[in-house]
Amino acid sequence: MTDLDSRDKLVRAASRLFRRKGYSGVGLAEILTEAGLPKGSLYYHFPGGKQELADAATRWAGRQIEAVLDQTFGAAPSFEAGALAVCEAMAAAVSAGAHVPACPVLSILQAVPDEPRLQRTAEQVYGRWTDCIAAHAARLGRPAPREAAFSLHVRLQGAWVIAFAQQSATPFALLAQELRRTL
Amino acid sequence: MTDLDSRDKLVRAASRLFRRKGYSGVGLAEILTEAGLPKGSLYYHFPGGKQELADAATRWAGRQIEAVLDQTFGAAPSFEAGALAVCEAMAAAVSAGAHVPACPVLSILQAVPDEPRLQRTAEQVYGRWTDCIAAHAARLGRPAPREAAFSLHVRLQGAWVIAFAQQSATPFALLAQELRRTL
DNA sequence: GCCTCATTGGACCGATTGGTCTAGACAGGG
DNA sequence: CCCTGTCTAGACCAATCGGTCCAATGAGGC
Repeated sequence: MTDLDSRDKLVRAASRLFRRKGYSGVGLAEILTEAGLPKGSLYYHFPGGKQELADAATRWAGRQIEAVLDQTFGAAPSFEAGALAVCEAMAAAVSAGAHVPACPVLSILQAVPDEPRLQRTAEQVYGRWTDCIAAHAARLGRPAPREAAFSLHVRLQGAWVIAFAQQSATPFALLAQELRRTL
Repeated sequence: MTDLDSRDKLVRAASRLFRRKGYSGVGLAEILTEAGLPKGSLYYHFPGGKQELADAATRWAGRQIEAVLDQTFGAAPSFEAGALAVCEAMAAAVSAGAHVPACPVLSILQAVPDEPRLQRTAEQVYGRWTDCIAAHAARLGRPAPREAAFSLHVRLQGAWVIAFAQQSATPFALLAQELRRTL
């Protein structure tokens, strides 16, 4: 119980902080303060230290995003409508907290030169997202589903970067507007 | 002479490293080793320390990208052709060095919570890029030039993030392919 | 009551961080 | 030849970094 609780607290705190300040911008002390736990707990649950925690946090956040993609597309009558709904869902998701968080993968990307194991994590999370979109594109009868999935992923990533820079959800809203126009 | 030389060396070394490992992923020692200069030189040319150096490096790299945008669009017969050529130019630019570098703005984005002055830098560099694209869009008679500029900027950013993650220029090539298809 | 084992609390470590400071190298003008 | 101002060289600093270690805690089975 307290096991899952503590581990979960650590993962959530780490995810929140990494997505705001990046892997190397956050110290263990800050994560532990945010989680309200001592250092011993961290190295009990994550013997691999900061790197293992970052891996877990990225995958956890990645699964959340994937769920948004899956559920939103699952309720869509067509690929185009799904893509539009995803933009709106992302705008909402990103506006939920006090700050607009960056893409979880982005947060660890620049740590790869120092922590090579995170490379696989990044690739796998991105892979699951495009696979998820591509599967729905195929299901909805969209021609060239993988190309369509790549195209949407690229636009979402671009809008996310700019939204993070501006600390505003409007890039997602503008992207939605654009998709609505090309519908 | 040696003034401009040293300052320039620092800016280039800092830009290269920041774009690979992010602002907080690079220590001053590493930058100084890469530049072949002692700490005294850094604080002579940049009394503001790491933050001022990062600001200068980001603006310097931002100007280089802007030049690519401006020249590529300047030689294009239409906005669509220009957008396509920019993708190819970015693919080439990103493949030039030993590693695929991240967008210079991206490198400082996650340092903003700790170094608030960098927020303006990020906004201004992004602003100049979209302004540059929008100006060419208007010149080439493209309707809704600002919307077109935003759309292209989003796609370039998205492709850049994925290219950085994969350490490969193919995302830019795929984006070019997509633009060629919608031409 | 006691034993066991998962978990916590936090002192402690060497290395590295960004930043300060000063001594001197060196060129150009007088 | 010396003076002046620019620039370099690097010792030094407190603070923080990620990581290690072990004693204390406390719930559950016996």
